[in-house]
Amino acid sequence: MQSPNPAGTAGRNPCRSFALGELIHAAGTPGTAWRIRSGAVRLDRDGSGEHRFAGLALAGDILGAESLIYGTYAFDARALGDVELEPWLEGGAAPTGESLLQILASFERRAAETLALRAGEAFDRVRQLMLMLARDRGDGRRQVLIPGLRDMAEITGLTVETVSRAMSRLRKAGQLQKHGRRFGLVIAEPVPANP
Amino acid sequence: MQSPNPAGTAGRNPCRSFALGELIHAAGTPGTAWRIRSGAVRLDRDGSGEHRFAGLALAGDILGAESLIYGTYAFDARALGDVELEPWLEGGAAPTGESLLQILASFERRAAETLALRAGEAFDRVRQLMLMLARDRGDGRRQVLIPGLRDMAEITGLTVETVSRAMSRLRKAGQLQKHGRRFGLVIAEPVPANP
DNA sequence: CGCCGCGTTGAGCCACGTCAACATAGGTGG
DNA sequence: CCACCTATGTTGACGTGGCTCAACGCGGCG
Repeated sequence: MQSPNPAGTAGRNPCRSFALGELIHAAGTPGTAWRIRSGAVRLDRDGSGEHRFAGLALAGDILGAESLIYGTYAFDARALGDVELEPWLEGGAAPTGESLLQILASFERRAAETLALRAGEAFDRVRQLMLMLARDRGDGRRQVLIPGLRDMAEITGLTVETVSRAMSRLRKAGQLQKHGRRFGLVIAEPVPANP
Repeated sequence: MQSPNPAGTAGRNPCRSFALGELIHAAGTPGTAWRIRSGAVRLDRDGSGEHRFAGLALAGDILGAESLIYGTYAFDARALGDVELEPWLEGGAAPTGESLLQILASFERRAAETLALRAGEAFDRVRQLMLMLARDRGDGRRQVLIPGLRDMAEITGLTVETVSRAMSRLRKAGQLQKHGRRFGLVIAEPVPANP
C-alpha cells in the first residue's frame, strides 16, 4: 500500500509520488522535509488510533519542516489526490533564513484559508474547498481530483451527508462537472465578487 | 488609542504593551517582528473595512514574521487581553535557521489548535478557547482575561448569543468563576481525559 | 456469489442562528 | 452630580440549516 517508488533513494530521481488516500508519512516516524510539487495533502494530529484534521498543504508548500529539528514528523500526512513530492534542501544544507521566512509566511496564509473552510454555510465551504484543490488549466477553467467525502467532511467540519448534498448542488448549479467518478471540472470563478 | 509607550524606541526597554482591544499593527503597514511575552493576539486578514479572523497567537509565538521579508505586515493584529511584546532578534541579526524552524513547528501546532476551535459543539469550543487563553497560576488553577464576546464569536465561528449562552453554562457548571466583568478563573482540567 | 466501503437521498429532530427586548457599564457633556 | 447615549452582554422565542438515522445503489474484491 506504500508508494510504488519507495522513497526513490536510487540517487537519480529522489522524488516520490502518491495516489489518493495513501499515507505519505506517519507522526512520530523519522524522515525529512519535502516540497509539494503538485497535489494536496491532508495533515492529521495524533497518529494513535484517532485522527483529527490538523491542516492542509497544497502545491508549493513544505511538508514536515518540523522534522528538521526533531528528526521525526509531528503529523500524519495523507494524499488527497495525486501527489508529487521533491526533497527540500537536497544537499542536506541548512535552509537559509530567507527561504524559511517565505515558508512561514505562506504557511500563515494557508492556515488562514483552511480556517475559512470551517465557517459560513455548508455549500460555500465545500465550494471553497473545491476551488482550493483545483489546479488551473490553460483555459480559465480548473480541474479537480475529488477526494473522498469523508476527507472533505473532516476538513470542512461538516458531515459526509451534508458534503454529498453540497456536491450535488454544485453539480446542479453547473459550478462543477464530474467526469468519471473522481474527476471534476470547476466552473466558478476562483474569487467571489468583491462588494 | 495607541500604545502608551509608543514603540519604546528610547533604547533602554524596547518592549511594548497593549490593553484589551487595542490594535497592535495593521496589515500593509511597515514594521518588524515581535515575540509575545504574555497575552493573546488575534490576527485578521484584509484590513480594508471587513475583517476576517485569520489566526490566534499566544505567549511565546512570533508576531509579524512575514515583515522580515516583505517589510510590511500581512495581518491586522489586535490584543485579546493585556499583551506584552518584546522585539524578536534585537540586534537586527538575521534569524538562525534553527530558531525559524522552531517558530514554524510551533506555528503548525497553533494553527491546528485554532482549527479545532471551529469544530464540535458550541459549548466545547468556547470551553476550549477559555483554556487556550488562560494562563497558569501556581495552584493548578488558571486565570483568564475574558475577551469581548464578539471576538470569541469570530474565533470560534459561532454567534455572540451562542457564546454568551455557553459562557453562562460554563459558569453554572462551575467550570468558570467570574471575578468582576472581565476576569475569570478556569477550574476545568487543561486537557480532557484521554480514552 | 456475498460482503464491504462508499456515495446518495429522504425523514425527522435539535442545536444553533436570527430577531427582539432589556440590563448594565462606560463615556461625554451639561 | 445627573441626563443621555452607545457599546456590550444577557435572555427568550422562534425558525432553520445541518446532524442523525436509515435505506438503498453501486463498484471492487475475495
